Amino acid sequence: MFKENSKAIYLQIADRVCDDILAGTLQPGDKLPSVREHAAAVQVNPNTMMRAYDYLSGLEIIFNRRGIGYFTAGDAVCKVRELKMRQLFDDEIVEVFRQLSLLGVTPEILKEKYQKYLNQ
Amino acid sequence: MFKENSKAIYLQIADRVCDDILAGTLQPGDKLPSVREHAAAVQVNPNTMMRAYDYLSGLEIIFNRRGIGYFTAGDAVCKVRELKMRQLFDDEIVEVFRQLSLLGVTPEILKEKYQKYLNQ
Amino acid sequence: MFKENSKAIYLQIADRVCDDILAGTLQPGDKLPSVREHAAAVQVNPNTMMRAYDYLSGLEIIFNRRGIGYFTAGDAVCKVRELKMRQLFDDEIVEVFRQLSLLGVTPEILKEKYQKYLNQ
Amino acid sequence: MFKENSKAIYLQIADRVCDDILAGTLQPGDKLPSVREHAAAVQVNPNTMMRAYDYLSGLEIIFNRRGIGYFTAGDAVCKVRELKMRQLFDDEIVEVFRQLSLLGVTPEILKEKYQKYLNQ
DNA sequence: GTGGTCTAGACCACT
DNA sequence: GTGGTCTAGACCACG
Repeated sequence: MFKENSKAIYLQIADRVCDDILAGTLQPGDKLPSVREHAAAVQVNPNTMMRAYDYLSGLEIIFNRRGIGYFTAGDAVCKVRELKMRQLFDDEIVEVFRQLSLLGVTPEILKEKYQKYLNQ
Repeated sequence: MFKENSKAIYLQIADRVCDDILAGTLQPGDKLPSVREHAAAVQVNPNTMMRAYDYLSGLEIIFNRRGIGYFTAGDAVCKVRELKMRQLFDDEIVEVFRQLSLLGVTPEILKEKYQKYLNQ
Repeated sequence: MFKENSKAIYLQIADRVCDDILAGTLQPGDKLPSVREHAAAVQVNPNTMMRAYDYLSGLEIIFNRRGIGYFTAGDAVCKVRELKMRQLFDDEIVEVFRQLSLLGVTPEILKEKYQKYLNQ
Repeated sequence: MFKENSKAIYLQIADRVCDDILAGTLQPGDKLPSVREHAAAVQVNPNTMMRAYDYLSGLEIIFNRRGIGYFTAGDAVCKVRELKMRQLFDDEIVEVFRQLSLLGVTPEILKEKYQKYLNQ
């Protein structure tokens, strides 16, 4: 279910939740699956799932109602976009650009590659 | 000198050496700075530098002559290009494309961003 | 209506009832709203309201007449004052004083802050 | 060593570290005891200590150097003051003021109580 | 040696 | 039922 050697599992889970929020599968105000339920569903330890939820609520993307569960925040889409944008353009993509330029890839080629990706 | 929170330091160092090879700063056959010297220069633990050299040796981008030092391999440029290309287009860039698409970034915008990067 | 992240909701409710008793809104002998009614009014689970009443009964600040409802005790004002005084000066305020002193807040400033609070 | 029934242990530990920073016992740039060492010293599970450190580094009061340890941030004093001030005056002290006013405590009395606390 | 992640299982308070 | 905390012990990557 999860890549073993890359990012931490709890971060992969958090990423997925974010993706669901961006995709609209998870609307603002929606209740997330309970920690235990979700943990069982993706076959991880409840502690690990808890950590993912904890991480997201630290970012104010989801919030908690005592004894009831976790819910996605009203401005979750905003928060997620902002966060991802920052991650992408401040960190990851710069590194990718650097390598592309060293390899002599032109903007035109990159555009085509991305175009092709979108079409599949 | 190095980002503490992203990739492992020894990998960041290895990346730079590769960059120097691609850029021609480091020609095939050139001797690399000694582990200790290089470690001191970029202020990391000699063990860490050793690990970077070790990693590059494993990829046969550099090689070791006992008691003399490390040298860049004859086909280093080739090896590095091949390696980077594989890394980029098989792994990293796919993930980047996925996220860009979720965020609604168009090929046109991506091209511009890359263009801008190249110009600075 | 209630802060989700600080004290337990049932304790927050209990606190308010006490406040009403001190303020005279709730006179000794008065009947409290029924659990269900009160729960609906402040939008909490009836179980939670029950727990608040239960907690106050345990402190003998209110009492229960089976089948009729909950009533504020004759010496409720006394009990509440005593309880709050003990809580405040034995526990909470000492901790607050400790932190204030670490932050370098002077008695004069504290007095002013409290003065300002009273005036609003 | 720690109060069982009040705040979570990891938060109590975090609070202490903050106190040490305010008191100057822990200077900006100082290395904190290693997770394991500190955990053993105060007799908690290393995971619990880890959580305390994690919490503090989330607040950017301490930071981590890979493979070396945790260090107090350069502006830690600032951060801590700001944080504590917010906690105190936005949350805790308002509640205390509310109760004091209900009990009829005057600013003068409060000032004296605090004065007395400082003198001991 | 350092931190970081994960599992397993227990216990608690709250709704 | 919900989340939250804690312990114990294991394993890994990094310096």
